[in-house]
Amino acid sequence: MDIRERLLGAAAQVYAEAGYRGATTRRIAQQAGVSEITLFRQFGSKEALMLEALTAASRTAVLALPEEPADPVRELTEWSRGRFETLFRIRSLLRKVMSEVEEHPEIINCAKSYPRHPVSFLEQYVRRLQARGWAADDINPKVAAAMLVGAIFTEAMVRDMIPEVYSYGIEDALDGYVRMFLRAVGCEAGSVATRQP
Amino acid sequence: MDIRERLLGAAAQVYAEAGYRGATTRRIAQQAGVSEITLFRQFGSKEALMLEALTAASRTAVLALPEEPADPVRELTEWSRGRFETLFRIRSLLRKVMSEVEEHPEIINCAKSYPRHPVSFLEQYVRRLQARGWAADDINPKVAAAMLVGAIFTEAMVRDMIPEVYSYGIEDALDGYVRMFLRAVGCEAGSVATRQP
DNA sequence: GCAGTGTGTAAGTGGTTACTTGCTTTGCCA
DNA sequence: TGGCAAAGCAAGTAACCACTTACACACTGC
Repeated sequence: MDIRERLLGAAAQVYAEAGYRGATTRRIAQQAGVSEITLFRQFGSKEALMLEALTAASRTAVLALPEEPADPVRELTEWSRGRFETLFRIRSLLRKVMSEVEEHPEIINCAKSYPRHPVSFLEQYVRRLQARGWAADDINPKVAAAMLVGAIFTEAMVRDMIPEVYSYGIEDALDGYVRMFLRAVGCEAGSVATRQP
Repeated sequence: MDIRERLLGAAAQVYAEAGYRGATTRRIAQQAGVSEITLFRQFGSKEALMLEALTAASRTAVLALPEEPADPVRELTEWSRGRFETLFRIRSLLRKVMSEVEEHPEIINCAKSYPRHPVSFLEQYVRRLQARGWAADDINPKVAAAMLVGAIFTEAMVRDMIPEVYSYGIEDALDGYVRMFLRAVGCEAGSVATRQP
């Protein structure tokens, strides 16, 4: 593999483990299997390396929701699982970024590389449900979307830190969240085509 | 004020701003207005100081929910607001703790000083709603509680970091979350005493 | 007055950090 | 086979880290 890419991957991994201050150039070079001097010759400084590494690491595609809702339970369950898995996979890196944004505001621009936030995908989906009468009109789509996405986000961030609170499995959680979400927006099972009994 | 307490407060504040590695003994002593030597004479080491400071800083009381539900909308709205305000006030410190638990697992014991987790308070409340027929029985109280608390947690952690996503006000958000939560668990306005129209 | 306690300043310990300089080795392509 | 860019090694820079030693000063109770 290319040495530049090895360094970028190593930088993202070490950063996820130890944060900016803990991600020493020595440790990154060791992780990449190259000498520390090569790191500086390639990127000039630790800051330049980290910015490029974080930009690359946070370039994750957001799963889309269907333009034409057909089976909300299935569609939302799959989307929620994808959302959780994405967040859970990069949870260490995300936790570090969140804790260091105040000190290094520039790193949020790396993490914000995606053009649209997941919440807005779900918000549009709720609007489409409302448009065809599958969801109540007195529901604020922004707030509804933020509630489901927020619950999933917390699962991904906190689940492995205080397991005694999250005694149920993640599948049960996602299933429960989606069903509660649909009830909350007024999309009852039976009122639309669904696999629910 | 006592010098020990000044140092504990300064340590918690600097830690919230800069994390463990960034909270240098020099910076803590400067913040407390004492000399660095006094810090070491009082606490022996940086680690001992930080552990004591974090234990003290995370000793926050959890608002209780009433034993006898009477007005779920009002009770849950007040509880949610209290939960949000508590989390929002210590959000910087919480973000640092979350990002450093993997490296310093002992600090989670400080943060876990409260005997019961907020989720379990809400879980018991849902059980009481179910017991008196105000909530559906096919709802898992644990999952339902985790959804509302998770949504509030995300608001407190992320709201000030990506404001363009959270365009609505926090009061609208909490109000929407509570109303959606009650609809999801099957506690409709009108079925119980409530101020909802 | 005086011992004891707690604080301050000055200076310095060894270790680690990001980053540099000078020189040698490796590998690839013509 | 020769040239050359890219890697490595050894050594060192100044700054910063947690932490220590030595000593002076202020306050307290007796």
